[in-house]
Amino acid sequence: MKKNPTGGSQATGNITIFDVAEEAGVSFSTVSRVVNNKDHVSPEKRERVLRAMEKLGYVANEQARSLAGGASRVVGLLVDYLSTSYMDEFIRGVDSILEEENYDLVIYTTRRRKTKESMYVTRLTRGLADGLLLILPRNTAAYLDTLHRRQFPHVLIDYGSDAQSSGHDVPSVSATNFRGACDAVNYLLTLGHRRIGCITGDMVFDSARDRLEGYRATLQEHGIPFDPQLVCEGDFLQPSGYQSAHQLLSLPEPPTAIFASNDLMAFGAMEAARKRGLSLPDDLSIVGFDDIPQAAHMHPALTTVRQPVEEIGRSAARLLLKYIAQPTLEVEHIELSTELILRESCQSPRT
Amino acid sequence: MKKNPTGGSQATGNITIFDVAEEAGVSFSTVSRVVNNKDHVSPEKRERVLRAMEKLGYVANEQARSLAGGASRVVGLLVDYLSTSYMDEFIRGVDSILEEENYDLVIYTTRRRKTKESMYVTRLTRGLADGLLLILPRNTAAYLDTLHRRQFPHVLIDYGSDAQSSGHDVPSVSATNFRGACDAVNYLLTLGHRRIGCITGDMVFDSARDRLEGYRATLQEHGIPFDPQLVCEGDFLQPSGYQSAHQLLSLPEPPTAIFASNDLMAFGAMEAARKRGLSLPDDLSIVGFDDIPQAAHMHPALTTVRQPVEEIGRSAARLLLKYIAQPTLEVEHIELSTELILRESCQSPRT
DNA sequence: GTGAAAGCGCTAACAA
DNA sequence: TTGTTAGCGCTTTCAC
Repeated sequence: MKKNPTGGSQATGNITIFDVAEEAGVSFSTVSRVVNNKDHVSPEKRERVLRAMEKLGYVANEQARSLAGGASRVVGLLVDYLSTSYMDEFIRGVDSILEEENYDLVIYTTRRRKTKESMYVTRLTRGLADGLLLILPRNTAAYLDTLHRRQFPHVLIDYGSDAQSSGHDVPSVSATNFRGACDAVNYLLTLGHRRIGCITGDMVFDSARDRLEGYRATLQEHGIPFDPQLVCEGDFLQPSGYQSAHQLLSLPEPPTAIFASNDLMAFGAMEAARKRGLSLPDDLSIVGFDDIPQAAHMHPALTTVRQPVEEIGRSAARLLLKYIAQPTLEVEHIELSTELILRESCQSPRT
Repeated sequence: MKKNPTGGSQATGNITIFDVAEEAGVSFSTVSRVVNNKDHVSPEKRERVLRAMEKLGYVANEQARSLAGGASRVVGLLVDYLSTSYMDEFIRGVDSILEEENYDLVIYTTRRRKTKESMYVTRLTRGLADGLLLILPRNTAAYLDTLHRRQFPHVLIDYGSDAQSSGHDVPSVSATNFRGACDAVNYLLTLGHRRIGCITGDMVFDSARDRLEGYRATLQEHGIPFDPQLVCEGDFLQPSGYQSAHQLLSLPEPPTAIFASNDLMAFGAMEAARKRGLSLPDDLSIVGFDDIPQAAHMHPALTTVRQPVEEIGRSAARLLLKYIAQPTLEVEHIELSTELILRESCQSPRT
């Protein structure tokens, strides 16, 4: 029953606190205290332990640590798939906060096991991570419940109006998708456009729904009747923007402007317009959403609604850390402001 | 000293093998056997255990599992930062193989702790993962040694000629960067270009060095003297392509074609050319490297050297799995062929 | 075929 | 301030 009777290194070749303890001539608990920066260690012994750690090249085994009840100081990020700029920027934001607090980020891509997400979450909550960031989640019903029952700290990103439908309120942070869409459409309206097409994102996402709602609401507000023909459902990827734009431009009475639910689809729309011999922005105005780096480099440069993605990452990380420190904190929803970035892809319609 | 005297669930609220054992009326060892699909369990008991697991919703604690000596069935991916398409495509490849073999992928971004990479690696090797994929690694000297000493399975990606400099031979997979660059420059030469500029990547990467070498070697082979003025060092990002192109085009005798070490920089070069009032490809031919999705959507569509990124991911994963199964296997280097994709951004020079 | 015992490396009471 | 004692949940001998 005595653990590590001979000193752990014998067994596996790994340096353990026992090895350090022996080297420093103290008990392993003292080493543990030093490693965890706890009080009640004399400066002299602390120094000796530190020196021994250095000499032996000791590195803590995080598995054992968290098994034993200590925190793992790891935050999990569950993401469907690592699309391009959005994720990179988001992760940069998360990272910056975690680094300050000395946490690590472990990213899990769930692209594949759509159906097993729930089991996945359970596994993560059983030791690996102290908290979970869920970005653009899909079949949430099952695992949201697990998370809730376990009181496991978690924050959803870009999960808006739907959050309540799971039965309990869930912490979340997102951009003002509705407001952003309103701004975009309003701008087009101001320019004089009256027939405005809309290419939506994949409607399983709240962000897609909210943006469509913003489009619809703004038209209504200005007394423009809603025309379902003017709305095409895309999936946030460039090809769907291309196809949708073709469809819209083939209408007997085509739109003079298009609001795309994200920049990628806006690029697709630009491509389609050009293919049809239209010149931009003279023949067609286009507004995107996101403001990915490419947007500024297009010709014409894309007018778009900027999401503060990095800040979303920072906020989400901060919020999660708060819950990790105090799991019973009340549920909070954070909405960060979007901003309309005016560039060159819009213009008043030809008369 | 008796572990879990009351059954684990009492303590933490988690379902353990003890709970399952109690429910099924067997010993916890039997449960362990069933969980790990081992022999020496009667069909009848196996059935009972399975049923109990189902009923209780048992999920294994991976931490404990790997602590106790079992494999973690996790592969770590150490990446500097999650750039855009390259990483996404690469990860897709890795994922597809790992899924087949029932492994999980944990991604660690090291963007921040450049200097602490070594410590990072050590931590990962201490339990979290069974093997490590290192992509575009930088200050490898320190941790490559650790990996080697521990006989910890690992594979480097996009790590070419330099691999030997660390003292020991390291398993790696990469694209034929040298050959790819040769193809690109050869094509330009065939078109009739004689003054060809080169925008290199960040020279800490072997891929950047190899591509430059390909450029240089091909010119030499065709008896064209190497002109250092024609080479600008970039960093694989779009702005550096923009600036480098400006620099090249400001030369008293500017190039008629540019070979950019990746597509992003090629985009920057296109932007710069347009800014200077040049028309593409009439006034300037441009070749990229990578063939990221955007490349086909540019105007003009970018001629570029395609890297089989997803296949690189698959190969790397396969190789790593081989080493995990048999750590003493001899070191292998895999090189996957690039392919020149002809599109619209090149043309014979004006006479 | 099955169960009991030991221990992976660590944290967290509890004594001293 | 320090060391001792229990486990965290699991895999693995080793008996029976």
